[in-house]
Amino acid sequence: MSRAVETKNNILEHAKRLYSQTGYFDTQISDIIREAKIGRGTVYQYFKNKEDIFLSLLEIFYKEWEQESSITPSLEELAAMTEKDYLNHRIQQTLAYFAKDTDRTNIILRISPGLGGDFESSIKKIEKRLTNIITNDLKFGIRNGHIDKETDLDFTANFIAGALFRVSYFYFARNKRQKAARDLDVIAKKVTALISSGIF
Amino acid sequence: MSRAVETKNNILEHAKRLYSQTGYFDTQISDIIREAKIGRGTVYQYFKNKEDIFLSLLEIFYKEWEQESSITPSLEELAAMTEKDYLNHRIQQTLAYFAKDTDRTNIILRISPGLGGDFESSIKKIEKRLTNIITNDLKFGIRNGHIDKETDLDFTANFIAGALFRVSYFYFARNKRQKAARDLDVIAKKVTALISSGIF
Amino acid sequence: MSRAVETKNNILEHAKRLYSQTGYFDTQISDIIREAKIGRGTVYQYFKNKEDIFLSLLEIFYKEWEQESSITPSLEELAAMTEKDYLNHRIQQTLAYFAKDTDRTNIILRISPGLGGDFESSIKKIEKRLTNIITNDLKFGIRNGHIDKETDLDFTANFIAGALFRVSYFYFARNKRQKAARDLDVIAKKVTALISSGIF
Amino acid sequence: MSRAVETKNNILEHAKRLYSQTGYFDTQISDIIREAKIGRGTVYQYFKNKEDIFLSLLEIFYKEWEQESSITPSLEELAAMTEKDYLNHRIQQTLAYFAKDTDRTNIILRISPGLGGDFESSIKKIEKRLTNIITNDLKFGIRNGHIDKETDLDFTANFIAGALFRVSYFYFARNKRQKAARDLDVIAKKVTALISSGIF
DNA sequence: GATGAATGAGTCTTCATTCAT
DNA sequence: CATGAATGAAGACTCATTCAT
Repeated sequence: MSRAVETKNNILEHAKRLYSQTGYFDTQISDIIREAKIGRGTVYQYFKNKEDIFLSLLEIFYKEWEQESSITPSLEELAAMTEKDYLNHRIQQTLAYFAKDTDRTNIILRISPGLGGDFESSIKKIEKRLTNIITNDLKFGIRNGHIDKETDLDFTANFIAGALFRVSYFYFARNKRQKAARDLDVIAKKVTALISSGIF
Repeated sequence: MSRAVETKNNILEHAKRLYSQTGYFDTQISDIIREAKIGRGTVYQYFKNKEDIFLSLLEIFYKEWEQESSITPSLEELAAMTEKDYLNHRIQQTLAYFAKDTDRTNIILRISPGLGGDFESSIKKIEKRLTNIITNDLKFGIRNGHIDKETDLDFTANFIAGALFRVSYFYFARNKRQKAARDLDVIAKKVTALISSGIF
Repeated sequence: MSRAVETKNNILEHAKRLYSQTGYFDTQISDIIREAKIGRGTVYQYFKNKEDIFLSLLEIFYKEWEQESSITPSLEELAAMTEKDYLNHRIQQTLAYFAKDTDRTNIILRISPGLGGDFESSIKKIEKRLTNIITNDLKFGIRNGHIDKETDLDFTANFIAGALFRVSYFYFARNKRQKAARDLDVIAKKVTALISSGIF
Repeated sequence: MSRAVETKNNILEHAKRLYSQTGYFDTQISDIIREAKIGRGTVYQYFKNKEDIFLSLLEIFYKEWEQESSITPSLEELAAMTEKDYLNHRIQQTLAYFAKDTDRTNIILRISPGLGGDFESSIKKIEKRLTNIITNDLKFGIRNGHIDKETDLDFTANFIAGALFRVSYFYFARNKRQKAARDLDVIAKKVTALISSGIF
């Protein structure tokens, strides 16, 4: 890795942690350069401004999602799965993403949503990407006859996304449980169960 | 209403709208006094500082919740309700709160959560108040034998809260549907159904 | 004069002197507020930025020219004047403008011309205003038969303007002669003579 | 030409164009290295700092003047010339210098004069050189009895210089006429005529 | 000789807050 | 009570210069 790439990553890493810990507005460029142990001007060699650092992070988060969720079951595996297994797989995948990086999760689910301005579109892009998957899976379920035809897709997708996001945030970002990774299975099962059959 | 109270309310009203529209940090005192058509110094007659205005709003939102959700069914009515009716009633109450005031909803569900600092505790107070009710209702359901004893209360409460919050935000704050109030019934039923029996 | 107007004028006055003494780029906002004995923020209550202060000055200089050169001879007086007297009057008027305010002259003739950017158009507006007058007077002379019909107006106007500006700059801005006012007459006569009949 | 000299000239060339186009302060080292297609550090192998590049240019301009105006008429030729022919020759020489290099002219006549600081003395050196010639020629004319003994040398030199500079700037730098070179003769004649016999 | 990543002193600009009227 | 002119601490950003490779 070249020196330049190393420096850029170093900035992004520390910025991510700081944005997560103290929010976008309360994080100063001074904090970032102090933590990253670099000069003030160095930041501006790699990023247009403070906002650009944040948007770059969101962009990276988006790409990471594409990568980390790209391993889909083969058609064979798919055929062997029950509807509930499939649901469980999808949920586990999403939870895994949020469980993997505490700061990333905190930024996506807590820090960015209320920022407004130029961040709005970036965070909505991520949110849309995540809810789209749910919508598609619901459609799939409807085609297979496992889900009621009359289901309000938009509504249900948001319902599931909301539940999933809050659970992720509380288990992985807020409490920063070390054992989160281990729990993934258990949590995924609980979510699956609730979504499948409700509380009664 | 005295002149003083009028002025204070005037400030709060415009601050609420502005905070909702452009966020806490991007809303300037200058914006507030321009919109409220008052002098710069006047703000500081009623509020210690910019943060105090925001915290006052959150405090008000908290009290409004107490009031707007205070009408609980009598013991008699309760006895006549099915478990699902009760759930539906609760959900409708919550949705009604979020449906009533777009800006309030936006601030509670979108603007405040990521602010950090002194706002953290205030917004958590509101969030806790809302999830507590769900937890209590779940406990009630368990006692009555309608809900499985082994249910993870904390987890389930967060699951339901997340779903409820996101649905509220999307239907009442984001889309600002005029027909929201009319839809309340329908949406509440959908939420109830999903929570009760899941998607399958 | 209201407090606000007083403060604004105070800023402009000190800015004018500083821009004249050290140039636009070498004059810092810090210099201006130190000299004007005001707070840093005060500058920005009255001017958008550093550039705006400078452009405001140029705007004022332009208006001052309009005023200070507005006293034109009556038709009667005009009729009684020889062509050379008229020329002399015009030149004296221009010299008077440049003699009146050393810093203003320095800014118009020395500081602004090379600034480029947004200043370009402002300074050209002033220059154009000054050369236009010369051009018009030349036309007048041609109509009256005192000046050769074939005279290249554009060229001659620039020739005269250049001579006039440099003489003004050297006598009034550069040397900051106290006796400048007294000399006005003499200098005007010399200029008139040279323009009228040349050096031979 | 050695590699080193080539690189240095390359820098000076692009710097000249950029200084002329956007001024000294608005031209960044970054602009120069981008245009000259060299590395950032290379500049500092040849010049102490940004100021040094500019001063080097002025130094070069001064030397170029010495060279380009060095071809003086022989004593024989001089004897055969009328006073006016001599004047015309001198003016043509000056105009030729300014007509030859648009950017050079712009820097000498427009960019440098207002810079102040360390540039002041350099640009005055050039200006002085140019006005000195005029003064000397005037003295020569007085000695020969063609010019009035009482003529204010300083004043007249500045008058002529101002006229000459502005005309040069407008014909050669501002309008960037392609046909400038061809016009040289005509313009020189016009200047000579005006200086000799005035407008009436 | 050439390079370009790193630097930080220097400036502008913002904006919440104060206070005399 | 209301005002708005004045304030200055705080922070973002620039850009000439350095230096290890």
